[in-house]
Amino acid sequence: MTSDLTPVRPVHLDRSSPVPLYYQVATRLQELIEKGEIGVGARIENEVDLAERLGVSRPTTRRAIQYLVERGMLVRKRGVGTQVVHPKVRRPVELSSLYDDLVAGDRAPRTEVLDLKVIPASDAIATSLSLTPGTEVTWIERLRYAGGEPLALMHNAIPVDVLTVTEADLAAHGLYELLRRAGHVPRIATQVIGARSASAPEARILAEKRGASLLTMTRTAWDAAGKALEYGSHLYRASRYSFELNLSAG
Amino acid sequence: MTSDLTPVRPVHLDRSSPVPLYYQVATRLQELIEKGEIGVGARIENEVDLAERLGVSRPTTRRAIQYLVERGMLVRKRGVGTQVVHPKVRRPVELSSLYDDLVAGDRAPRTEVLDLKVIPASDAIATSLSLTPGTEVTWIERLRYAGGEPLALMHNAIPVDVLTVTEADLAAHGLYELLRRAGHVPRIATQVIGARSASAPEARILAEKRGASLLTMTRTAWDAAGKALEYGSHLYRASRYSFELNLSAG
DNA sequence: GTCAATACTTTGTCATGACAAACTGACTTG
DNA sequence: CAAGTCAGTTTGTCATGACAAAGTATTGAC
Repeated sequence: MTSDLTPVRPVHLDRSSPVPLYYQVATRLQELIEKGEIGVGARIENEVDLAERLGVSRPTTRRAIQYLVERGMLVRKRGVGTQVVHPKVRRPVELSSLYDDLVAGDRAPRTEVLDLKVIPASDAIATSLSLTPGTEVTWIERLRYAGGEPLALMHNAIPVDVLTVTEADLAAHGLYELLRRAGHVPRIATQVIGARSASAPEARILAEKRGASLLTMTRTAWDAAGKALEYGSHLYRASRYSFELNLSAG
Repeated sequence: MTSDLTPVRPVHLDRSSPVPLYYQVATRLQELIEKGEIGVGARIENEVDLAERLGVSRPTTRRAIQYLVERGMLVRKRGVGTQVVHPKVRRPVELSSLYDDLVAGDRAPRTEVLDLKVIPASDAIATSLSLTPGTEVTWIERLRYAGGEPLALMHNAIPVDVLTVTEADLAAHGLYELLRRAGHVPRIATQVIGARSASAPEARILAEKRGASLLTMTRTAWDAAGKALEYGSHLYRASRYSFELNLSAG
């Protein structure tokens, strides 16, 4: 009866696939929205009809829609319907590493390992990682290039029982990729982002003038079981880098 | 049979309340976890038993638990159970204003309104707010103090149909509080955080030396319906302020 | 004793059915 | 004509039932 109601046409759901039905539906909807086949502001079919046409139950349809609502792509109003709002915003905040970001952005990352050793954790690091002071951690110092220019000076401490790495590993992969490969998936992190002026040696390494503004970021990451995986203290050239965040609030 | 299984004892659910049952259950669980009555690492009762004891259905119990999982307080593993992980981390990222943060932190905020006028939106601002260039916006320039010292120089542009404010309003309240009071609830925002050196006038206003490092933050915020509410471009004294973020990833 | 197969526990997914609450729009009434 | 009422639409909440998948513990064979 309403005219701006956009029916979601061809759907191929694979019931034998290990991918959950609700996720298949959500993915399909997301594609349609991103391709613009369902324009911003348009209402989508109501749950009940959509479920019937797709041949799935209403809870399954609801779950798919809910998934996209949480990502900020859809908005629902009781008695009104479900509308497309924001095709771009996907996830609230990415828990990814600089390396992944650069690869995704075609910025030709390169990593130079300046230092790699096992040391007893200092009090500050032990506190950040919830370890007893003196526990052995791997200390990593890296210089990250993008497009041939230095971009960031990165320091990390990782408990030895979490990960053992070689220089070659670090040169070829991002730290988070190595963590994930070792079976440690970061799930929760606390970050502090600040700024300060570069000291003389920092400026030299990063090819900046002394006193240039640097972005600082310290982060501690935990896995799903609450085990601390990584402490990082990084310096970025503010002239070349900034943090982008997408927030969404319930 | 397992020993670290913590039964959730006294529960009073109000079925006549307008507050959903799943939310009542979630709130109750959250209290127990925050009070430490269910310690970190402890397993909670399995869904089926918990549901039966509470006198609610399994989906309702699941939804309550899911709610806490998304907030990073619980972790579930199929075949294993549900564990408490991180009582502190609550919400992934807060969509709040600096003023709210300062009030919450007892830092005695004060706001000085430097400029307040209605102007046609520049191209850049119009783009950020998804307006047609030339649409009238309220332009606000504020200096925020904390503990008697200048902390941030804030510039905002707000579509005139969203909010009309007086100097007195701005001096006494945070911008987000005023927005919410006017019925505009920010739900989605994109932020860019960077750094640069202070120009001479900026340094003078913020009581810093020329060339001092400043944190920059630009943000655009939208409401649930996708209407742009606010564009902000802010400067923070890096020596006094940093951004804290809690991330969680699925 | 060690390793593999089996049983058990627990969460994950999905269906069906029902009623409540919020919003819209048309209709009725003063 | 204006305002309130009422029906229709759509999402929100909740229950019950069933099976699948993953992880753990036990058992049995060699």
